[in-house]
Amino acid sequence: MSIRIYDNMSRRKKEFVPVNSDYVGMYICGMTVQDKPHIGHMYASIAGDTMRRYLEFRGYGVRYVYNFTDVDDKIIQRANDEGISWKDVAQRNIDAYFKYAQLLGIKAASVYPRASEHIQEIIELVGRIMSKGYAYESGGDVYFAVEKWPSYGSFSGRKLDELRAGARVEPGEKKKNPLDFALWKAAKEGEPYWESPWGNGRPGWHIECSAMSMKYLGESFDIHGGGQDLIFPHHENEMAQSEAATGKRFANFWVENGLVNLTGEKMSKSTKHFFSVEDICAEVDPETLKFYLLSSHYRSPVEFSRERMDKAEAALGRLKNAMRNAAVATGNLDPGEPVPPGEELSLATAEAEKRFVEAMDDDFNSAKALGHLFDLARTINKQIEAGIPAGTGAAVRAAAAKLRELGAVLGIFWKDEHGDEELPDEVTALVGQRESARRNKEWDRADELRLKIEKMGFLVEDRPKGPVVRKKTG
RNA sequence: GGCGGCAUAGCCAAGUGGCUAAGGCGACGGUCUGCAAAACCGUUAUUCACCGGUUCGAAUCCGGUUGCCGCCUCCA
Repeated sequence: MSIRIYDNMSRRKKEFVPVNSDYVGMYICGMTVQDKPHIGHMYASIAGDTMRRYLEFRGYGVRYVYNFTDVDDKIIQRANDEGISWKDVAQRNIDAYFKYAQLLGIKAASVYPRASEHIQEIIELVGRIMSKGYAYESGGDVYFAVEKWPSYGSFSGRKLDELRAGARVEPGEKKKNPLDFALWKAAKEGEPYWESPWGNGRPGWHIECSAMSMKYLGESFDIHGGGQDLIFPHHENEMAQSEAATGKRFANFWVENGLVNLTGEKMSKSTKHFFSVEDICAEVDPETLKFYLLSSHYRSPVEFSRERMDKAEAALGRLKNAMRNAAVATGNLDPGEPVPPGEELSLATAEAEKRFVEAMDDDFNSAKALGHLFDLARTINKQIEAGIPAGTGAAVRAAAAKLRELGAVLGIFWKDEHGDEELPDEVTALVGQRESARRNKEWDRADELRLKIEKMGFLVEDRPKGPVVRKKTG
């Protein structure tokens, strides 16, 4: 059984065979840190993180690179507007990214390279492209000569003459062809710059990704991701300049994810039509947001709305309840009890895992994989409902552990809920009072106490074997 | 205008040639419960935007129509 991944270059699913036998190289185009991260940025990170986790689950060692583009017109603009340095603008937004990446349970990347810290690599790469005749210097700028690269446009499905028709020509351009793009830009007054063979200047937009991915992953690597809005021009240019420099296939799989929409339209920084993750995480449990994003395929566009978050929360709650139910039901069983071979629930668990793997092997179909986790949850609940016949307790526990494990592969359940959230003493006391009230059939008092506990943020469920208290979410 | 994608139940969402069209949310009925909650059982798409075509057979392939979205300019 092999993993198949859709490659946007060849526009079909291909069997995944790593380029390098030592590791799988993944590069996700990260943020240009001109502003706070929005859900779209985090979605790309989540999509990449899910692929990475799954590949690791399947036994691959993954070298995972997520970059920050911290040298850019808009960052400089922002810094000038605020009267602070571009570095401070960048750092502030990078810090915010890390904060929310952690909140969303995204695993740390192997490396987080920044453009500004790879100027030497960039200069060398630009020189290499020039020496092969694919780029030229013009008044301190260096441009990639699009016409010299025959396959230019094939990735994004564009033809040169069609592009030219709509090309914008700005005054003062030093390009030979309006479609040529800058690898290196001469410094303007008041901008940060670095010394280079072409005078003082700074990198163009796309070149940093080529330089940094090659440095950390080699000239050919496995998986390159990012949002679909990067297909043109960013990835088209990145691929052209990289392959022009090395003469080798750059990335083996291009896995651009669908975009996050808001009220039917794409979120965009330029139109201010977006939600920052900061705003969302203030209202929505990050795990719910993540579950929601995982419940559709990564290549499909997703719609963000508060209503959808509420539904996602209910759905996620079902999986969590199954694990909680299992923990409560098997809490006083001997932990060392073996699972008898051929026991029914064990077989169902193995079947669920098998299907989960099949779904994820097929281009990381997390939506389908989640469906199998719901099936497993139902099976667990059924067994508990049946009273856990002799010899099945260990199987129930193992099934719940498997549910948690597979969820964690998708990137949910990263917070360990085993110990069932420690309850404040006050809550424990109130639950005790309520139990005695119930024993005395003082229902009004019991309901009053339940309401009081709820106001403290906890829900009480009266189960046959006693009350179960859990934290309210949302 | 050019290129690309999508259209599956009240809502979300899998499924890309052939077993009963996954799963979730919601709704309704039942079991359990002091009432709830959780959970379980049952019901909820004779049909996959529309019209043609290919095929023994299509939600799945082909052509057309309509609608929505993205890219073509900085964007995850």
